[in-house]
Amino acid sequence: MSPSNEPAVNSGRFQPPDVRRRQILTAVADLLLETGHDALTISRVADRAGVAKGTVYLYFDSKQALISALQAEVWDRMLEKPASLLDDPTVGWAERLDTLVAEWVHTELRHRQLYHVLFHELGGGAEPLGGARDLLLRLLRGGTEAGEFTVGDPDLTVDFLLHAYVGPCHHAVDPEASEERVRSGVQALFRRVVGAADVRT
Amino acid sequence: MSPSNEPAVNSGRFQPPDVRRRQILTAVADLLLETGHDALTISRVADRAGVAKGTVYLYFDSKQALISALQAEVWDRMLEKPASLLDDPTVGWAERLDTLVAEWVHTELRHRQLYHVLFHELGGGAEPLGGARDLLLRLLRGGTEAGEFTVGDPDLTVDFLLHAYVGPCHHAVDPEASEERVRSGVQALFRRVVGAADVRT
Amino acid sequence: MSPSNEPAVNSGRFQPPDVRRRQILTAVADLLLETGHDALTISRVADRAGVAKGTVYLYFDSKQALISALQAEVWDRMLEKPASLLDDPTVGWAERLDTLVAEWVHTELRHRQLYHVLFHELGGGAEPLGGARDLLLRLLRGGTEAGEFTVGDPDLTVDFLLHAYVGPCHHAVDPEASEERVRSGVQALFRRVVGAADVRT
Amino acid sequence: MSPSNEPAVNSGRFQPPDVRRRQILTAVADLLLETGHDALTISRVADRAGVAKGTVYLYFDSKQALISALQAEVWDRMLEKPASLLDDPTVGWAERLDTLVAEWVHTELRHRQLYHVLFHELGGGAEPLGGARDLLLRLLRGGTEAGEFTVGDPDLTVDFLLHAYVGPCHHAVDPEASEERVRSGVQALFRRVVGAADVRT
DNA sequence: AATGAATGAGGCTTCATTCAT
DNA sequence: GATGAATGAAGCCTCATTCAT
Repeated sequence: MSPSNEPAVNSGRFQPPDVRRRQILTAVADLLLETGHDALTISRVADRAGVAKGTVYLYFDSKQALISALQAEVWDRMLEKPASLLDDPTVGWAERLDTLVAEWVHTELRHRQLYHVLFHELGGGAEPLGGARDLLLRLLRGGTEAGEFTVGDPDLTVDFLLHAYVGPCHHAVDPEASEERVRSGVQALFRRVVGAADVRT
Repeated sequence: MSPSNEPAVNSGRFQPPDVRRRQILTAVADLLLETGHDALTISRVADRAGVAKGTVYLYFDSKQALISALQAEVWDRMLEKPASLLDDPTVGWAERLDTLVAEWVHTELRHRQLYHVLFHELGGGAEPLGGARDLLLRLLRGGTEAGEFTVGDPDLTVDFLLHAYVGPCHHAVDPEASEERVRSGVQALFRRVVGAADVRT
Repeated sequence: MSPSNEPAVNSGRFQPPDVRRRQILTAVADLLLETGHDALTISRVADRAGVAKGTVYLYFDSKQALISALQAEVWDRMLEKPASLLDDPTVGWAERLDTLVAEWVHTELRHRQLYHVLFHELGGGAEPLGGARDLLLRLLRGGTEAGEFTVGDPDLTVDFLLHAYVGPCHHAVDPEASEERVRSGVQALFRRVVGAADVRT
Repeated sequence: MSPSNEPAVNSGRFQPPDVRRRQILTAVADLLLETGHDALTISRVADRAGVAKGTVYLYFDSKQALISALQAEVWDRMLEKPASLLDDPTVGWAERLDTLVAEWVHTELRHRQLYHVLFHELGGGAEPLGGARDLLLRLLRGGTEAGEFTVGDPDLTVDFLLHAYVGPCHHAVDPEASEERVRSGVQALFRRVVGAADVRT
């Protein structure tokens, strides 16, 4: 009797709660990308999501809660894959670092505008960033203990790298075309920073 | 009885134009640091500067003009010293790079919150940032031609470094105490990135 | 006990859209009459209409849109009846002119202050006035072709008459008492201007 | 020692009071013509007059006083010449009416924008208009007593004519080119209204 | 659960007027 | 007499949030 496993109709008046949540969060992301955070209003979010203004407040307590929810979700997505690769013993530490870089560059190039808005223009990005920091820190420590890296001050180096890779990503004009060049370039620089053998040696 | 040749009292009703300008810009900087850019209103700027709201508009055409003026001033300060050192032939390229890093780290540590707000949260930072970019690019090219650096992709490397040094600065808890450590740490990483001999070799 | 099928109380919190629109437009008209257009502020309009300031903007995009809406409505009312009489072949051209005058004088006497403010003090009255101009022009041409009028320069005469009838209307002290006198007086003068036989011949 | 009978330097820092007054009133008139009354600010008046804002308040108590002064002056100019011609017994009443019309049309065509702004957009025009009203009323009465005019209701007719002649003036596109046509046209219509023999008979 | 009309605090900006110099 | 920096009330408009339906 329940139609729950049929493909959901795209814009029905009644939707399961998680579908509504997703519609609204997607609308926020779209609008941030298209018009920036100054133009982000609940009214426009509601329009874009195809719901009434009041409905937004059924799912999120306030505008800030809405933004925070999106930030959390985006960071989850960003950490998911690299975390799983970190402890794979079949590849060297430098290769794991390369993988992390590749993943981050890829994500950043695809979503840089959104990330920029979410974590630079809007506040509160410190906490989710912690996840990425831990990941990279464990990688540097592991590589150092294994003798593959030479890292003097891991904490400082993590902070350095965490900011560094964003630069070339944002400066790229055409994300599609530049990914290969940016990825390999940043990988090489990361290797230099951690004192690993260059990939092309 | 007449105090006419004493330095003017700090908060007289009439002030020379440049003093007023400074009062207002200082108020903006203070408020940005204390409450962030969302809470920056002309009303609060005026209160903090000790003038009426209308007075702000005697010195700046709009809120945006006010912010832009502060951005410009801050960047001027940031580029002043490094630019003068760039072309000094008596020191090696790596030392020049060290000097640039020292200067930037110093400035960033002292004003990092303000800079973050001004150039990341607020828009329009692209242009003044260009000055720093040019400076670093010339340095990388010079060092490479002189055979001191090995830089594969100067453009990408510049973007990388331009973002990188900010990380350790922002992460430092106590700016005063950490400057020495952050400076030398970042200098070492910059040297690695450009392929220069390590400072401690 | 339930009053649900009685006509809604006049000042409920929720009103059908057209009722709200009317409340607001009425408030504008009242205020223009009472205090002139310099004193017309959105704040006062809202107070008078019994709504919040923001509510005004739910129905009109801007202050100018509010004024334009009132202008349009008033002109519609003013052109409605005369237009229908213009092409009635059962009456002579002079009688049609008389009817037009009677209608305009009537409207002007009843709303003269409002019209004055709307179309003289406030700008933008040129377009709606065009409707009245066309009407009168067609009448003059028709009467001339029929040999009832002698009009040398129809364009100029239309402009002349369009302004002329307003004078006696505005000068009347008591609109109620003077309508008969003003109407017949202006009718006679219009006839003279178009070279028609006097009504009392 | 006094340079008072030398031609005044155009923009000296010190000026005789009446010269300053004139500079300021001229500035008001210019600005009303160029930018309309919404854009009329004391600041711009002062700039245009070449004086400081405070100086305007040495000559006029308030912005309203400034406008009223200009209104009074303009009407004085408009009544000056016709008044002198009114009682000339060597010409017929219809000719005197023609003269009045010629004068008014001329003035209106040359200054219509200013007059429109001064007496229609801005309030308070009722009183100065009284002078023109008296003039025309005496003319109608004189002509009627002399048997040249047939005017049923002089008061009403005056109000009618006083508004009427403005219409063709404002509608004229090019004041220079149209004056002849507007003047003779309005003269003919005025004659019709007062029941005088047509000028071309 | 969903709506959207209504609210009202608060933002930016303008400008008539004052007053110390 | 002249100045113009300073004031602050007031205007227009936006938008996060509420609540009766």
